[in-house]
Amino acid sequence: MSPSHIHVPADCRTVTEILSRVGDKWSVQVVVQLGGGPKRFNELRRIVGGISQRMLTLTLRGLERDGLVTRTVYPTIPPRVDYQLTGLGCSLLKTVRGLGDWAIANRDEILAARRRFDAESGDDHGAGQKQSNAA
Amino acid sequence: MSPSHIHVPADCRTVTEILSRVGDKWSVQVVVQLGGGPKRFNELRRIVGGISQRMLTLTLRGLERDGLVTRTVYPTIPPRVDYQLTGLGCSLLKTVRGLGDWAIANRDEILAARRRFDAESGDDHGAGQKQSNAA
DNA sequence: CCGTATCCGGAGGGATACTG
DNA sequence: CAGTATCCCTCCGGATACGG
Repeated sequence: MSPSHIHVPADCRTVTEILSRVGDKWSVQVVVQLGGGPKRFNELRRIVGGISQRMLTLTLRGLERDGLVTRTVYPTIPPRVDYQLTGLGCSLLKTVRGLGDWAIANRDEILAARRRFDAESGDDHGAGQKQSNAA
Repeated sequence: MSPSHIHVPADCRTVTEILSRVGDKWSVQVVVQLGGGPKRFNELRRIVGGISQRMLTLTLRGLERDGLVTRTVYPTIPPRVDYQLTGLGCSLLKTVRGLGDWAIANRDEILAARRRFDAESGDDHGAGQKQSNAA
């Protein structure tokens, strides 16, 4: 699979690979919420907030595919479906919390740097930079 | 700012925020490479491989804006520009390595789950699922 | 209640050409 | 060498409507 056995510090390609998995708009939020125990579809939908049913379905399917969550169907009427983190999903959650801690710890510093940068950009060197990137 | 003061375990919004910063296609790769010491523009371009100069510029600008890398210009001819991780960038790199370690440790398990899922999808329940999500 | 199918706008990102 | 500007196309993701 690899064209050559390149071997950078933390095996860059693998990191990028998992980041593509988890770096989308909703996966992490869903995993975090599932960290509080199994949830039903619409329950999850309400808690996450702002996600469309389409995106929730796709996100859950992706997580299920990668063995991070399980999907349990109860063939009742009305139907009931539970989603739950697997062991793999739990371990991912822990790792993601590490990133979360970093984010919380350094959030202010990042925001400050951002303001500084934006201030200089729209300043005196004539190149009217318009970066109003409100994350 | 927030419509309501929701407050999930690891402050979900902040995690998502930083993930939007780092979860794009190239940021992590650039940060990892910069972890090996300061690099020049085209040097970085070669090492990363597959990135366009447009994207490298945008990625570096973004990282610079957030205070993760510094940009040093030497007004020589031909011009020379060095990019280097800041302290903040280094600490991010460490955190990302945590995720990287997880990715490496669980890569096989994920790939296995993926194959299993794909096998069942194109199989016997008739609903031709076509999710070839190749990261 | 739990999805799937379709439509569609907009952001992401590659290729290329030009500048200092 | 180190960028910037433009074009263009793909895919993400929201809205809506329908099926089991």
